[in-house]
Amino acid sequence: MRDSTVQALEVCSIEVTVSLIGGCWKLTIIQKLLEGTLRFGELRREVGYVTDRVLTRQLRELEADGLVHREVFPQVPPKVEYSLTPLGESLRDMVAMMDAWGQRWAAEQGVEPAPSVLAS
Amino acid sequence: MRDSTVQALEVCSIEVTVSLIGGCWKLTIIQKLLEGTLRFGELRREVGYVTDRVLTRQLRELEADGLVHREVFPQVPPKVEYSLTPLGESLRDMVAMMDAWGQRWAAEQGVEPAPSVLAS
DNA sequence: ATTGACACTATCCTTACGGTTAGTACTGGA
DNA sequence: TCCAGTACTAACCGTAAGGATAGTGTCAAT
Repeated sequence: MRDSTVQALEVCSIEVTVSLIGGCWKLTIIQKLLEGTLRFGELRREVGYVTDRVLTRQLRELEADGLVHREVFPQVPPKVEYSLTPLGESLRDMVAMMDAWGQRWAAEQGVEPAPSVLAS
Repeated sequence: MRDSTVQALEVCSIEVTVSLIGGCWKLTIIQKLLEGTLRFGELRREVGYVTDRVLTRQLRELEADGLVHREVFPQVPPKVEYSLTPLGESLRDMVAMMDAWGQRWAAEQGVEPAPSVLAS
């Protein structure tokens, strides 16, 4: 378990949640996987600006935290599929809520809203 | 607007939400304020381990982002009250959801759960 | 023979963020 | 007289996380 999570456990469950899904790109990754299993390359193209190295790290953390399942197919060229565990799936409502809230915030600030992941 | 929020706006609304509430202590602060207006010192004692300087910064960011209202009473010794704006209030359901999810995660990991903020 | 796809890994750099310590101005109470 | 409480601010530090760049091994296609 990562240090930040251990610390969060001493404060409150909310901080635990933030420590697990608060990392850059993590919720975007989860949102993409909510639509179905994806290979590494597909995920990278879907997410956008992320680099290989960062995407790999975030996926490994999500895997270690039990949110993402990683399946390696022993073939050449390599094939690796990523999907959500039930725990990851259980974030569906929260993802939707955060998406909606982010849009509301942008609206109240009079800012051009970010593209909604759910509309895509 | 902070850089991280600007960047997030180019990606998706979910990242916007994370950039606004993902900071350390921020959701804990919001949770305390969901129960009512608090003075600076009360908030510091409620939150726990946070230092003055960090708490001040988080509050200022929350204020700049339109989630928290700061009211200064021109008196000596100084008195400053913090409360949630309607936008901040609108996080109530999300806070509850994240609290519940954090507990569920701890349960599935077989970890001693963090104290629930909602039980207090 | 070279290139590209695939899913990474290694190395390094930079910055932002959280954190520590100390200090401010004023007052009321011991 | 001294100290504590109030709500901060200033200056500084250390680390962790994100990001950039380059390299790995195998195979298919050009």
